[in-house]
Amino acid sequence: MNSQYAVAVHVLSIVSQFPEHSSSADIAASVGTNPVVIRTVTGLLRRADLLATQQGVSGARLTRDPRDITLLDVYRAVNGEASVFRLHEHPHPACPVGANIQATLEARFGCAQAAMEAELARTTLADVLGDLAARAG
Amino acid sequence: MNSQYAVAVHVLSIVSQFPEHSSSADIAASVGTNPVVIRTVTGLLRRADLLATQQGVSGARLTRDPRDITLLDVYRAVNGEASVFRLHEHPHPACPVGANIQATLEARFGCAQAAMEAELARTTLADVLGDLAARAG
DNA sequence: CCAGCCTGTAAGTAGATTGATGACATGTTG
DNA sequence: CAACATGTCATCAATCTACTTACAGGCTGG
Repeated sequence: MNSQYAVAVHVLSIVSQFPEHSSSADIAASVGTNPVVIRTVTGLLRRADLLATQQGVSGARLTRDPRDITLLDVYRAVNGEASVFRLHEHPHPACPVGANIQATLEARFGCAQAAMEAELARTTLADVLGDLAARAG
Repeated sequence: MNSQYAVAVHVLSIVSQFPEHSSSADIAASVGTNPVVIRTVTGLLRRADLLATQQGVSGARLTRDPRDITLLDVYRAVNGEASVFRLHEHPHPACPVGANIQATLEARFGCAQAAMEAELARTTLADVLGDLAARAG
């Protein structure tokens, strides 16, 4: 997995907490990367309807209340339906194990991923903002 | 993530079901890869005490009953304590968000991964063998 | 006992992926 | 219209993945 997911949560936190400092350059400074990287991530978040931006206009704004944005929403925006597990690609079709291992693993790994996603769905951006505030003390 | 985890489950399935055909060459044929790849995986599984091999002697054998090997055991053997999520590396320490985002994400992502691992711990190699048998009809 | 086969492991290779960056079209605003 | 912002494409170096060759070390049957 790439770090776009972590960056996406960071971006949404900034947009929510400091909307006046939410240009791609400002966010890039906080994330520690290049503004183009931020604009790529905001593009993903925009297509998922989590934030709105306007070409030519500095900054971004959330399209919903932070309590209504779950970490699963953000995860889907960045990673889509891709699995965190990877299967091997050429099992032998004439072997009883090789012929059925992929379907079996897909099902079992799918359950594990579903459990992970359920936990992500239980957490909102508001929870993350609360964590940040608590740590900032 | 690499596909070693899927390969590892495949290897354990073969060793359990066809111990007489569990040389690295035999398993490689079923997995569809090179014998060296298999020996690398068996090395990880051996260090985790999930199977035993002997240099110079063909084949491998499980060290426990398949009912006592969970998919989490296999996961740990291959991936250790590594997280499936990746953090960005240089958040700005002077920004209230940047200074605390990593610790926050580490905690929240840790919960999600724990949920996934709990699901993996609920499934055993015996369950996988049952799936394979059911699919093989 | 030794030829043949096996495992363990290091090193190297081609291809894919990641993250950063430059370039530029396009839109906004004072 | 000049200055500045976003959206997007192309490129580059570093890293990762999977495969492969090579070889050291250990068993086993004849």
